[in-house]
Amino acid sequence: MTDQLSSNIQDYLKRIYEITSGGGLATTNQLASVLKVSPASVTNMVQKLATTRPSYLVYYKHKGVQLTEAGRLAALKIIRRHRLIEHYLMDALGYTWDEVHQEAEILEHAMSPLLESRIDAALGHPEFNPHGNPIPNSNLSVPEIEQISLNAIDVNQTAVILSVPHEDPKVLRYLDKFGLRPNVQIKLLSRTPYDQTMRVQITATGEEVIIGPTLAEEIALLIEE
Amino acid sequence: MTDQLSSNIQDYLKRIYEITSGGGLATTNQLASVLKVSPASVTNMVQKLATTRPSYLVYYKHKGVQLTEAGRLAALKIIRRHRLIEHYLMDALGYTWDEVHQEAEILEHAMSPLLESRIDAALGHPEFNPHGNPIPNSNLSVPEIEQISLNAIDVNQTAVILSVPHEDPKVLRYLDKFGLRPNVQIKLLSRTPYDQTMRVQITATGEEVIIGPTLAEEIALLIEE
DNA sequence: CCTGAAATTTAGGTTGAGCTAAATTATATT
DNA sequence: AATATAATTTAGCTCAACCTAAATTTCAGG
Repeated sequence: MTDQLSSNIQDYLKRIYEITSGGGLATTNQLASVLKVSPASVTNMVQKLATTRPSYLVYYKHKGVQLTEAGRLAALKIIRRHRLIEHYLMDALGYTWDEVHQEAEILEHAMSPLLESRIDAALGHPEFNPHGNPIPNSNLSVPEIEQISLNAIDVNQTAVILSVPHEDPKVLRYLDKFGLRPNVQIKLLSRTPYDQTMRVQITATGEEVIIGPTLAEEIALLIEE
Repeated sequence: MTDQLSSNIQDYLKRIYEITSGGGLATTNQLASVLKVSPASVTNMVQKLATTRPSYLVYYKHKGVQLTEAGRLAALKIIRRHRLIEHYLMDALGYTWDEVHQEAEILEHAMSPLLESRIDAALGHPEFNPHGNPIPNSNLSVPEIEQISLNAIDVNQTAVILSVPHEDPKVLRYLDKFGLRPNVQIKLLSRTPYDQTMRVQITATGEEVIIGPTLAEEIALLIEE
């Protein structure tokens, strides 16, 4: 646990964390698809990661994997760096919302503990980044916040966009164009019964946006009482 | 030339650039020692680098290597990044002189063109970094300045420390402790005939430092008229 | 010209992270 | 119980960048 994990292993752990964050296991195929490697390679790697000391995950054959505490901490470490970088690039270097993810994806593996702490300090130890994602603190505990998908709120309910966890710049730019970005207040005007298409109003501008349930799943909300 | 060079190749080119910057060739053993790999590995790698299209260096068997124009540009690209990072970390994130080199050594390989340009802009397109090293501009042309080693000035001559190209934090901290760092004005008080030991005075404080010729070689000066 | 140092070659080995194809085994659903 | 999907195993392959040891070649200085 002392020496640095290679960046591909960090990627495995990060992805497993993301996939299992809602509970449950990460399957071989899910990992293969998100890491863009073959299922056979995933099985291989995952077996290795399960048998190291300390082991980073538990491997339920034919079922999937789950992080151990060591794996969870390793994942949080890299997620913390990722989100700090995103935040910093936007705050300090004028990056836009859709530019930061790719950059952070690379830099997170090249960041020293010192740089991490300097950036954290420069940002004033933030709990959330501009994407609305929680930033694990230096003890790797994750700020909690009640959040819910756009698909799960009722018609006429008002909410604030907390985060758009999607990574694809195209999707982010698309949503941004319609004003759908973190810290924006919205109201659900209607949802059609069959295809679940929604009309959403941006409170500030009064503009209306049509959005389907697939994309809506990507939008995390904070309900306003 | 389109796709990114792997970081070990970037390191080879950077080191060759540094070694040959005073003219001449970089030998196998020099490279092996600075890259911490075996001479056989260097020969191998160097032969590969000479036969790629475009070739990054010319290989004079048993003599050494020299960068081609493509190799020189690739080296300057990475050196530019290295020096921008050093500068930025000190300016924006409170790094000290001796902390930046190691960090830059890693980050230089993880830096996108976008990040490079943002940092360059944030620093106001500097020509030199706090180490006193020239920063190639975005066209990769290198600012020139007349510089000379501390070993090469005359007694009673006044000069300003331009740079301390050394990389070892211990050496940097050692020199720093005595006030020997870039932009400091000094005067050579004396040089003993046999072992070339020098007494150097820091103009600002009036303090005197004893320094031997080996360490003095590491200090580049700008002569004041 | 001789010799030692430097460089090279040869041959083979290692590590890590992948890949394929085909066969097999589990699991989950009908 | 049958079947399709998912996962696994097996065997063997690739690639890049290293390594070693020993033999050999070249070069440069005395």
